[in-house]
This record gives sequence, C-alpha cells and structure tokens, in this order.
Amino acid sequence: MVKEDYTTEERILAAAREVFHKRGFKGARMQEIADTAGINKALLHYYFRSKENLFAGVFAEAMATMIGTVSSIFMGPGSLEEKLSRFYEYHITFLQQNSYLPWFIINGLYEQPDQIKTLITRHHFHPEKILDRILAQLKEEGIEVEEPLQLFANVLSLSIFPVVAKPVFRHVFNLSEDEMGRFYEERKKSLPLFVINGMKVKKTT
Amino acid sequence: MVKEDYTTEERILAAAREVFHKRGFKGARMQEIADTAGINKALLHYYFRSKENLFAGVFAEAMATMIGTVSSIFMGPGSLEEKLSRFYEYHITFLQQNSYLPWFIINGLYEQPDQIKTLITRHHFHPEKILDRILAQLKEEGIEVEEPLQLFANVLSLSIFPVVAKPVFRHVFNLSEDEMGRFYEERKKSLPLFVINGMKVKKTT
DNA sequence: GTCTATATCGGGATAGAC
DNA sequence: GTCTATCCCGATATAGAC
Repeated sequence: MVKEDYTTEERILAAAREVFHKRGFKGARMQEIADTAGINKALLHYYFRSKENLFAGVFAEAMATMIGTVSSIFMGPGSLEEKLSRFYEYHITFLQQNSYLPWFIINGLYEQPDQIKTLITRHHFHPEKILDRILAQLKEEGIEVEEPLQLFANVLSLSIFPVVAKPVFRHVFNLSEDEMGRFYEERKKSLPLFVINGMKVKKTT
Repeated sequence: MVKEDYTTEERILAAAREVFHKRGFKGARMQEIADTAGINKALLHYYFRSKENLFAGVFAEAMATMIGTVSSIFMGPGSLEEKLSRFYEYHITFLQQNSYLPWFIINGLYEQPDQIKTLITRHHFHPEKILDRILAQLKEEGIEVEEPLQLFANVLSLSIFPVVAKPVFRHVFNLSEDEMGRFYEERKKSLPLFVINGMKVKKTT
C-alpha cells in the first residue's frame, strides 16, 4: 500500500492519511498506522509527538485539497454553465477517488470541533473569499445571484452528499460497485442543467 | 435532561439516544450515558448486556424515524410540487430538531458497516419500495421521472447535506445560530421550486 | 433493581537498549 | 533512527453486597 523508497516521515504521513480517512480520529489506531507504514508505534511518537499532531497534519491537508478542488474550476474562465459542467465532472471524479474525504472533514468537525476550528484559522482557509470572487465574476457576466449562500449549498450538496451517503445508497438500493459508478457518471452529466434550471425561475415573495 | 417519572429502561434508552446521536458509537462513553440517565454504569449492563446492544436499539430507531419522515409526506396526496413543499417544510424542520441524526446514521454505516447492514435487513426497512410507490403515483399524475434514483438523490441531498455540514458552514462563513436558522427557513421556501425547475428541462443525450 | 468495587483489556505514550 | 518492553489511563464489563 505504501511504497518502499520514501523517507520514514513520508511513509508515516501516507499511512496516517489512509487510516484517518478511513476511520476518523477516534476510530483510527496508532497500531494500524504503524502497520500500514511498515514500522512500529514507538517510531510514530518519535516523529510526531501525539495522535493529535499526526491528525492535525492530515486534516489540514484534506481541508486544503477539498477547498482547492472546489475553487479551482470556479476561479477559471467561462460562463456559469460551463463552469458547473467542468466543476461536476472534475469534482465528482475527485470525490469518487477520495470518497472518505468529505466524511472525514465533517466527522472531524463533529469529533474535534475546537481543534479543527483552530486549524482552519491557523492555515488561513478562506472559502468565503473564493465565493465572493466567484460572485463578482458572475456579476460581470450579467448574472446576479440573489442568495449566494443557498446556491453554494445547493451546488455542493448535490455533489458531496451522494458520495458521503454512498454506503447507505449501495445497501438500501442493493447496488453493485459498477452500478454506483454509472450512477455517478450520470450525475456528472445531469447536475449542471439541474442547477442552472433551478436557478432560472425566481420566486416572487 | 431526562424526566424522572419514566421506567429505568426508558430513561436509559433516552439517554443512550442523546449520547449516541451526539458522539457516534466510538465517541459515546457508557459513563456519559449512565450520568445522563441518572444511574450508574453497572445498571446499563444489567439492562443491556453490551454497548453494541444499546447502540443497535438506538440505531434501528433512528433509521426508522428517518425513513418515516422521508416517506410520510410522499405517500400522502397531492401533486409533486405540493409534496415537495410539504416535504421540505416538514423534513428540514425535523432535521433542525435532530441535527445529529443524519450524521449518526452515515457515521454508523462507516463505523459499523456489517452490524448496521444486519440491522437494516432484520428490521425490514425498504425505502426502495417507498420510492417505487411514489413513482407509480407520479406516473398516474402524468409525470414520468426518467431517473428516479437521481431525483431521489437530488431531493435528499438538498435537505440533508446542509444540516450535516452545519458545523462547516457555521465556521467557514462565520454565522450565528440565528443566521443559520434563517438560512434553513429560506431553504424550505426555495428548494421545492429549485427541484421542480431542475427536473423540467431534460437533456437530449 | 441498584449500588460500590474491581477485573480486564485496549490503546496512547514513554524508557531505554542498540 | 529504530527497535522491544513497559507504563498507565480510560473504558467496557463483571462480581457481589444490599
């Protein structure tokens, strides 16, 4: 699972990433991380003083990766529809390859709220600024979004939730891995239009 | 937190529900459940042999509740639009009052997949049959849904995810409890139209 | 049925040899 | 830098008195 020709520290981090993503903070065992890295527990504590330390690194990386994939497409050029197409194509593919990531992040915020909040602040994650820039860009294109936060929530819910809830879907509808794969492929195609159409007609309250 | 005039067993179950919902299986401590119920640890094991037993009851109940709220509205009368309106009004309100529930269910399936699958089977939960009946009903109303599973995923993602990800939203956008409340109120109103419009135009592939 | 006290074990962390 | 052996706490579970 973990390649041979990396430094010990790199192998530990790779192992920690794998185990934490799969099991969350409380579920992860230092023993399993050590085994995955092909070393022993003592060495974990030699490189990283505590489980918290090890987790912090993995979580910050996960957060940065997630924010990166969400923002990268929208910061580029193109109309909203083009961006949504590229976004869902890119983001759902990414999520399929990292299906534990959103669960890991949400779970982290439930399990270790204070620690995580400190991390978010320390690492200067500012997704709200990215949203602002996206909105400004849309405004230039003549698209005025009434409720940015709602749109933001809608766009992300539609891609992230079905990946997080994958075990529920798989089991409840008794789907194979292949069928789940087709399900996600279909979503990449149908979601952009779904969102665009949903936005178009505004309610007069 | 837990009323006085219930039987000990009821008080234990109420306490277990509260603690498991908040902390998940691994995060929950038998001590905390005992304290919440106003008794001691030994008595937990007298009524329920193990932590697993206690969890099983709570999880089955959560599953049933969740499926119940999702299906109840759609099984009733009315057009799809009416149902969506009532559904989101009812479901998001329910989720606000039980914000740990979806996280608890998803988390349970990540933490204890085998145990949970057994539970789902044993308790005869069949949400896919409910979906079938809803689709049949829609067909009678002249509404043909091309991809039922996609629609199902879309409808649920939009209500559940923003509640599960509440801690992320709150922290990232620095929102107060009141602001989150208004955010959810706004969703109840805007989502039905968002979904209806999203469905209307079909892509010609 | 309910309690106090205790057994038992898993898991994070440390000591110390090499 | 890496290992073995061990400490020690926290948590589930049980024994046994009342």
